[in-house]
Amino acid sequence: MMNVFDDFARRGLVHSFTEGLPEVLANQKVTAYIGFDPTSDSLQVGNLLALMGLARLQRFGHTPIALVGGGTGLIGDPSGKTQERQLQSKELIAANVEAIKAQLTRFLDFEVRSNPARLINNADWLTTIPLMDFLRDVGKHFTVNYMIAKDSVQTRLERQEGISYTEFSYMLLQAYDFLQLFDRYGCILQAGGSDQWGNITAGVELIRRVRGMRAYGLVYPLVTGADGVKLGKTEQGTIWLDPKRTSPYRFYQFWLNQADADVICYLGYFTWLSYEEIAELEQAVRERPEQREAQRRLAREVTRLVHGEQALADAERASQALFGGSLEGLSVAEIEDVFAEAPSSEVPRIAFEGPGKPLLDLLVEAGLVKSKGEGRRLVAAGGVYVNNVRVEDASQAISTAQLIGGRFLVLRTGKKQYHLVRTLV
RNA sequence: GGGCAGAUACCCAAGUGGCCAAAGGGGGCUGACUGUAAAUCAGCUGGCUGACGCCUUCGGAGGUUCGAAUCCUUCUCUGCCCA
Repeated sequence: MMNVFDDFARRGLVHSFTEGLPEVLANQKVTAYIGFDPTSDSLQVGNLLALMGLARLQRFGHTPIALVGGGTGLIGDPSGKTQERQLQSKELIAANVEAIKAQLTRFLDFEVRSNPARLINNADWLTTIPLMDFLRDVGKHFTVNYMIAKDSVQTRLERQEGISYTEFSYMLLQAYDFLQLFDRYGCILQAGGSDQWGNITAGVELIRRVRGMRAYGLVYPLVTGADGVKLGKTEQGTIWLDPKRTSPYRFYQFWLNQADADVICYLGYFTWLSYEEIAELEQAVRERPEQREAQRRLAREVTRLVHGEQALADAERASQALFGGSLEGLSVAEIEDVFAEAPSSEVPRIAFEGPGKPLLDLLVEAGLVKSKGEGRRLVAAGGVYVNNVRVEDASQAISTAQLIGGRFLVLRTGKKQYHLVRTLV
């Protein structure tokens, strides 16, 4: 029977680990944790690897702890950051912690008897520990020399802006978290992204010094696409797990558009597909890349996991309508449905009567272009479509006759940017 | 506290009296080709206008000048050096 470490390794999830970890994971059931930053009210695609990591640990019989950084979030982790972070208010952090909790439940089983997942907030201990105690119990065990040697600190020291004492302390707080979880729950493994290596080993070190016990660390690789961009960061912004921030349709499209070079890797990272299935898809990518079977499967699996079966079905149907055929033949109800995900705006029907409403005004109001000048240029370049028909004349007005079912207008710029205009009586 | 250098559009960066809405690069957008890809090629990339043209913009404020991103004064900020 394969153990979770081998599974991680096979999926390319192991970047580095502390000595002895493979043996421990092979021979015993452990409690492990990963920290999540509450800097926003939603997790994002960048957190997915961590979520799946915990979920896999749980499936292999280990006990996962999701630690939400309600305390450390007040400080800000310098790892992977080149600039000092903005501090966020305590109220905001607390609200974010609650929102993130809700998202975690989609991935982890909190009910199972044998090894239920736990959700813990480090504000529980970080906001109450007296400074003197912290300095004596934690600070004493670290030399500044040790802390300065860490990568995350080094990169900041090399820069002009430097690093504040506050962020410099972050490592100790995270080490203290690990110690707390070790004491309270017998947690002996911390996982995280490769940028967390310094913080994680600091925790391992602290436990060894004050408890004389062995703890372990495991970091997964930083996921960047073939284009070198951090996964989940697109030109249009971050891809969130919250459907209110990133619609399931956009979410689905995000995965569908992954590069051939990345998709197989991602199937291993983000889905529960077996190695055999992944191998088959790999072959499919090689032999008939234009079919994009692997991307389709990836999009399906991840969208279902994050948003559920119904949202997946909607996203697929919308994708098919938008990229498959024309809008012709779609009923008003279907249009309403397909574009439920697309940005939309409302315009009084009156505006379209008589001479009609200038197209350029519509484009600007819909936010598809920033100015009429930009709209005019876009039309000249052939990048504007009304009801999926390319616009030739920028100065035209849209009249009631062009409204689909007398109610809708579908604006599009480029290949993918849709916007639905609803008319109001 | 003293000295020096600098602040230009989304980013980097040229421009040091009119030819500057401001070179070049990156990024972005659109098109062609494609697989809703990559690569490549082409166009666009301050606002208003059908167009001539007009308006706003080169850290802030004021000034010199027929005319200022460019010169002067002052303020703010950033970096470097000295104390």
